[in-house]
Amino acid sequence: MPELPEVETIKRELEPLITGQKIKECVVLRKDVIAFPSFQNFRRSLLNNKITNVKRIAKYLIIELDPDRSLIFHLRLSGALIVRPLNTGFERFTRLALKLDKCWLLFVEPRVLGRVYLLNSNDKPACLKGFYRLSPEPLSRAFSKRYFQNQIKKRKAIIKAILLNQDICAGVGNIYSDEALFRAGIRPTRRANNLTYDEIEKLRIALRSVLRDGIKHLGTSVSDYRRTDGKKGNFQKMLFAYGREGEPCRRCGSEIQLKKIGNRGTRYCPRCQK
DNA sequence: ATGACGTCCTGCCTGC
DNA sequence: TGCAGGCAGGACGTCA
Repeated sequence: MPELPEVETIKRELEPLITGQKIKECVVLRKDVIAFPSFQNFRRSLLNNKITNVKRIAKYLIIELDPDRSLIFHLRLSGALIVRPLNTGFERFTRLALKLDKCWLLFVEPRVLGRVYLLNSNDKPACLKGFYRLSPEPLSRAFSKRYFQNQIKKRKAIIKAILLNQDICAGVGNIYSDEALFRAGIRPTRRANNLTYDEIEKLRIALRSVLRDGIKHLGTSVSDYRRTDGKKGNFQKMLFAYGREGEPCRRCGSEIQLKKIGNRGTRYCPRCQK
């Protein structure tokens, strides 16, 4: 599923491919993915807009346009943004297709949970409220030792849930939260306010390193995640916890456990993670 | 304000 | 072989 490293990879690959092109046609194959505005307005506003920039905030991919608008994608579990030559057809599960000057940009989303938003500069739709209260980026300077300790110490929820909270750790999802907890040697069921200051700092460092490694290896392809050319990432080969339930821990050999925590599958090593 | 949990959505996997 | 049922999970809404 596209988390921060996957969306960052898509952003880096997409930017040189589409920047400077105009949107010539907009084909909506599934209206559900258009979250804002209404789908008629969405189409009308997009036509002949020029792509000026591509950026990423947390798990959101943002295509900036001229006139001044933002086309925001959230890929959720299975979304992909695929670039294809003009003379090819749409692939299976294409929900939105944008015809640019030199290529198609396809929003492919098998599970139809992903969403697209087109915002004029004054728009602040309720359906994007999470976007407006995202925490600092975990790889930024603002995600400091002090910031993280303050956030963790005042919470008594389970640490795994805290890592998934976008108001605290923007861009982190199920894969990288499990991997960060493994690297930090912390049991995902621990209560946040019971972590020591040393453990919290260890976790912050682990979170940053695992996200950086994810980006370095072009993301994790465990199910649907694909890059703009349809190819997979490589980080799934380097996972220690996520998706390894029943297999031996790569550090100590104990069997990796799977536990449902807050309605989310969570993997951990019972020996390495205290 | 916080935390716990249900809901959305559909392809795919499992088991009968 | 075919079908039903369960599962996956990010964000949001609801409730205590």
